[in-house]
Amino acid sequence: MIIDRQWHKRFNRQGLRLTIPREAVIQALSTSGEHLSAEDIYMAVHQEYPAIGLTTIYRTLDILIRMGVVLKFDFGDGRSRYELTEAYSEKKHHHHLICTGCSRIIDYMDFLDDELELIKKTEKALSKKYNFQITGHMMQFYGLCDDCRKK
Amino acid sequence: MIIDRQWHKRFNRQGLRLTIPREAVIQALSTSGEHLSAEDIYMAVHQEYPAIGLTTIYRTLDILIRMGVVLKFDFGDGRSRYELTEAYSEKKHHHHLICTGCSRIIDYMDFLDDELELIKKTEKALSKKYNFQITGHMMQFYGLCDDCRKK
DNA sequence: TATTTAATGAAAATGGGTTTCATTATTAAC
DNA sequence: GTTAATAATGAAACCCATTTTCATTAAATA
Repeated sequence: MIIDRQWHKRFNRQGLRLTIPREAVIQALSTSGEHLSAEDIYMAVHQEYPAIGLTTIYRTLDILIRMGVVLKFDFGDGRSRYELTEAYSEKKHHHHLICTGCSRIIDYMDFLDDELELIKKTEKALSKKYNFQITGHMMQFYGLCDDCRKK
Repeated sequence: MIIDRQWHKRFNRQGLRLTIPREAVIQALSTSGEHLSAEDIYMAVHQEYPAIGLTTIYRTLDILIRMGVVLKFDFGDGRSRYELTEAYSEKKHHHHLICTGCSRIIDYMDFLDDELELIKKTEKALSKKYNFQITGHMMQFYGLCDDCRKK
């Protein structure tokens, strides 16, 4: 992802500034793998900017969530995970399959065509009916993995 | 929901006992509205059994989650929410629409027929491919509600 | 340049959720 | 039934991710 004039505008529009720490968080989100915890992001950012604190990471994530750029997930392991929403990510879209026994997460991308078509349709309908500006969605299946079922 | 021999069996199968506090939690989940927090459940249980503590609520929820009876959600307001899975609930199924500005949650039941059909199909396929025993799913859309967009 | 406003990091506080531990209730063995 | 082993419980202490506070710094604006 290129941090360009677009991004500056997006921030300025809300009276916010696109600062180095904020750029660094966006950069980390778009290059450092998926479903990152705040700490993951902190460490990635820390590599290049050791002065940036964890508090700023959290604050920036809040802003990005409110802007609809980031989605917050909970996989049941006590820490939140953050990901760029589809519109802002260069990564392939995926949904989650989560084991409630051991918190293992599987990203699946099969069967997505049908799902995504339906989701688009639903988004449009919900958006209209409830007057929401939809920025993202989350779809997860829960269950027990093979190992946990045996126990 | 009737707490019957079935439930006793389900617990005993894992070397667990179906005690009064545990019955009370199941009862609360099946009668006290949707997406309850641990505290909500605690208060509901407290009405009838003031001696039952919050610790026991959490412990029981953990067990029920591992049994696939309860699903844990996170709506981004700092506390987890708990619901009976579809298989154990008498309530109509619903999906969520969440405002990332003010954390407002809308349960929607429109457009569900298509969604549910697809979900069933996906569950079956995922279950087979990844050897998971699927106990539930979560589908939420995120966005900004009318009020929050205006600000 | 001066002034206002936003952003920052460090430290302290918050608050769900979990662990510990001594006690009590169930179940199983005899 | 009585006893021995095991599971469940509540209260208090603890943990740890996230928030808040506050004094400082940086950026935008007049």
